[in-house]
Amino acid sequence: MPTTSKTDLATLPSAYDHHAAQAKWYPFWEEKGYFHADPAPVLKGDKKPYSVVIPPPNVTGALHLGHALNNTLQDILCRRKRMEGYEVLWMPGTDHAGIATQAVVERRLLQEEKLSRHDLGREGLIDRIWQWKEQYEKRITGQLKQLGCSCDWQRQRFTLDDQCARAVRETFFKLFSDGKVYRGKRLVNWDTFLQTAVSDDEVFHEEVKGHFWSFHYPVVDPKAGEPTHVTIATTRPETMLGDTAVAVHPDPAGQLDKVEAELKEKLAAAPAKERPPIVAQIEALAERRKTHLPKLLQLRDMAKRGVQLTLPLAERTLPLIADEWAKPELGSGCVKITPAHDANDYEVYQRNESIGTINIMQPDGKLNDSVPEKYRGLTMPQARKAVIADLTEAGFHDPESDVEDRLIDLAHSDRSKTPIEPYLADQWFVKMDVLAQSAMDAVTSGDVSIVPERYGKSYLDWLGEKRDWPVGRQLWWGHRIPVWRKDGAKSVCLLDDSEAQKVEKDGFTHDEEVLDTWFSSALWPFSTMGWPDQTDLLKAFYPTSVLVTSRDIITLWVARMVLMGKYLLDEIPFPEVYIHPKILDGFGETMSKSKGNGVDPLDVIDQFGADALRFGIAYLTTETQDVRLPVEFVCPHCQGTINQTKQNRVQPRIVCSHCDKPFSTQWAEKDEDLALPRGPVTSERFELGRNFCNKLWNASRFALGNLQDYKPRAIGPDELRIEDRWLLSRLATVTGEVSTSLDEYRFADAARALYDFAWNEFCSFYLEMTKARFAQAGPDKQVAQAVLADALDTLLRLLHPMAPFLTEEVWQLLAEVAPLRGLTAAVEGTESICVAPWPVSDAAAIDPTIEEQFAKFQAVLGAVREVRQGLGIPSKESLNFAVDCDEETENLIKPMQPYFTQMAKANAVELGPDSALSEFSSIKSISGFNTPITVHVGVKAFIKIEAEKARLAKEQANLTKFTGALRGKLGNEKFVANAPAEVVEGEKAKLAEAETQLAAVAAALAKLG
RNA sequence: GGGCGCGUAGCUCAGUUGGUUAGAGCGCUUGCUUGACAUGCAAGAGGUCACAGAUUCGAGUUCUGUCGUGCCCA
Repeated sequence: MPTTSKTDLATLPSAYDHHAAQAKWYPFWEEKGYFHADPAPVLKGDKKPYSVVIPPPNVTGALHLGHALNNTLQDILCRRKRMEGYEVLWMPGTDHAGIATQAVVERRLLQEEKLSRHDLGREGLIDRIWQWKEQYEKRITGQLKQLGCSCDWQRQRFTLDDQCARAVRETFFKLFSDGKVYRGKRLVNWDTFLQTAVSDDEVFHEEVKGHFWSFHYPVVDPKAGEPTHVTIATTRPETMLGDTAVAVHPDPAGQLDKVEAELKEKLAAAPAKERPPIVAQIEALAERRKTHLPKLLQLRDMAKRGVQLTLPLAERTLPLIADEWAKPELGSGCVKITPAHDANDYEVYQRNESIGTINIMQPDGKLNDSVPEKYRGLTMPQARKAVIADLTEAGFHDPESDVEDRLIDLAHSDRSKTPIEPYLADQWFVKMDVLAQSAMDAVTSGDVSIVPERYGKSYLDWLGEKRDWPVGRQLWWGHRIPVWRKDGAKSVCLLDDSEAQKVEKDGFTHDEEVLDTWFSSALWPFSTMGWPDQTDLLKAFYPTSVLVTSRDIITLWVARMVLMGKYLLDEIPFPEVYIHPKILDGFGETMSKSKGNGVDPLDVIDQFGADALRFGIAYLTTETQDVRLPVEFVCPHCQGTINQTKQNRVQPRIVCSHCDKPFSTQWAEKDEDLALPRGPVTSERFELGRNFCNKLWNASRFALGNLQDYKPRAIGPDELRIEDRWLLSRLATVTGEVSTSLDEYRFADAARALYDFAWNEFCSFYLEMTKARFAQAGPDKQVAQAVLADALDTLLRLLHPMAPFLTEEVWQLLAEVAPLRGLTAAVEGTESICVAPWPVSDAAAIDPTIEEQFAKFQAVLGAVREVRQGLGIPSKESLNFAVDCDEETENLIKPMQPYFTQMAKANAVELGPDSALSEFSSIKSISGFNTPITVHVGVKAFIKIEAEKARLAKEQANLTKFTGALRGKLGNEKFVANAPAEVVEGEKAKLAEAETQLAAVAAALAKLG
């Protein structure tokens, strides 16, 4: 709370106390209601709206640094816009994440209580998942608050709450009524352990050792001269029981020509050393024409004629068909087709529907009644053994010659870690043709722009396929599909449960399935605002202003929000999508809880502070690169750090390599491990942010101390000294840079501009220089105080979005010593920096001449310091120096004399053309101003002849090389003729400057002998 | 296989439309108990800008190819 009594500045700690600031200011902001958005002023036209919906974190687990980055960036945007006077709505909430959450809870249930979901039943399991959700939602909310996020917590939503459920139901009803929902067959990724379909992004691929078996199917009634059997090969022999065709290419000769032409093209382009293998391939292809082509042509003709093959073991026949999926250049050239259990084969079926599909699997992964009795009830591995044995015995397979080893890329379920079975199932689909097109149009027309632009391509490519969206999931956790079905009757979709009882009396049953999580997420930008009701919130804040997210859900989420917004509200959900980088660990892997490399933002916040984390994140958020963050454990005993490795990141306990004491990690489960203190995981990258915050804290302490007797008064322009004007000029420039950078989502540029300004200009120069002015009361001190108060005020406001707690803490302290500030008119600071006006760059203050002149002063100061350090002259020894320079430079430097004394303990005893010292001096030339400046530093007894000679010789060598290069350039007629005149003139000036310096160095060397 | 990135100092990264002798933080070396700050101050060492070509008076920056690496899609 803002204190009513004045703080004793002497008691302020010498290091920024982030714990205290965070504990104090977040509750204050919430109590004041700064984060609560009010639609009224927007609807009245008094304020412009700015709204953002949070990408809802899923309630499966706690947030990691990736989320911290996502939310920090949103908060920076929101806080900045709030300061600019917009009515800001940042809508928070969480996602129910269907399968992920159900899987986590089920796994836990099995581990801890040895219960399956069937033991609890649908209602029981859902109850348990709600409990889990409550726990994690609370944790996530807490994390976001610790991070300082300025969300409108009074409006927090959950994708499965009543309001979102209503939007989901309304949407499904509309889709159903419009005929955009249908039920169809589709090959899904079946998890036989969880007995549900999983989406493509819940599948991971892993290579496993397997085999490639060949066997043959007899031809039914071959004509004379025709093959009597067809050879096919497969990695999954057991699926032959579900075969419905064998395919041969419709134009094997043409296909071979095509492949050969491609190989030749590749050969022509290949470097010599890569040619032999390509030549070998071409030769093999030629050989294949002789050995295989005649037979393939025969088979192709037989396929056209409608020849049947006998399917061994299954006592049925299947057709030989012509289809391009068969590759004449590979294997036998023929391929078996199992549409119900292979994605490619299913596509063949779609082109040749007459072959039909046969599903041979039950939901539990065992063979069903479509296969001969002896195989029924076998698991896939069991069936594989039996099929091979039986084929061998029947003479269709020779285990000696017809099998080879092969690595197989096998899909696994991310949820159960068991192999996926492709499985043909009835599914609910949403027709995507029109909807996808509308979402594509939104981006191609520019109504929605994606930043950086390149991500627009993956968005358009994906939507361009217009694949229908399978929306059903065989789960219990989610929005239940509002459809009631009855055999032989038309299904009904009900908007209201009151009608359900009626239809159920008529024998209709409620569909068991729930909707894909992304179905509810797609409605998020407006379901959270009360749609389908036309609420004030929706009227004021929809469409939102920007969506901030990471690239992996552009297709799953962003595209679907766009098409749903257009479909339901006839308006895009946001005009801009900003795609930010991802956080990777030191090995370049994305962070995840399951991998063990996830970092809890609270660990970082505890150690370095929320401001440090946020500033560090902004500093790292560049446009093109992901953020690589080497991660380390911090020993709770000795605070030593231990680098995280792929080995130790999954261990429940680690022994500290510094103090040999053990500590526990997030994997600790056994009591003996849990009893140990936990070692947090952080990254030393955030030291940058912490150090910066501390620097700013101390600069503020210094400023506050020197403002104790500050009295606001208007400062005339002629009262400003050169360093005042310089600082105000730089501040105006930086203000402009920060605003522009944030407008363009260049967070790193904004952070770097502020870091450099605050540290290297405000602290290192302005504060150092004003020390002398504060030492003596008078008008000069008053001017310095006014400039200091104004500059600090502006700097705090610029930094507030990135470092909210620190800036608020200082803002409140500044209000105590300088409640009124401003150079021309005294303005009272706002009660919180959250609602202080965002700085506007004062173009009139920008003075490039002052900035360049000041740079000369800095360069001379640097030269003196360099000589002192180079010769090891103790800092308490006072030095004299002279500056040989033109009159303009002389006039500039003259008034800075006190600052040389103060900042380098050196006296400028002579300035201007041909200045030098009578005492023995070391020289240092300064380049870059297109006028020679040479500094002569009197070095008294400290000269080390040999070291000085070496230093000068090195400088001479550099200058000789440089002048040589410049002469060469200027001697090049083409350069002089083609380069712009100002470039040529610049090079000439540089040469003149360097030659003067070279002469000075040579003279100094000669003097040393 | 297709698409999109990335490869710059020991590490993590900046480097606008081609035009100073390529920068920062960390780490390293040297010196500082200097009245805001050792989470600091001053200075220093450290780079064939992955490689090979091309365009240009001029390339870290543009183009082509190669290698390495990562992500997405199939």
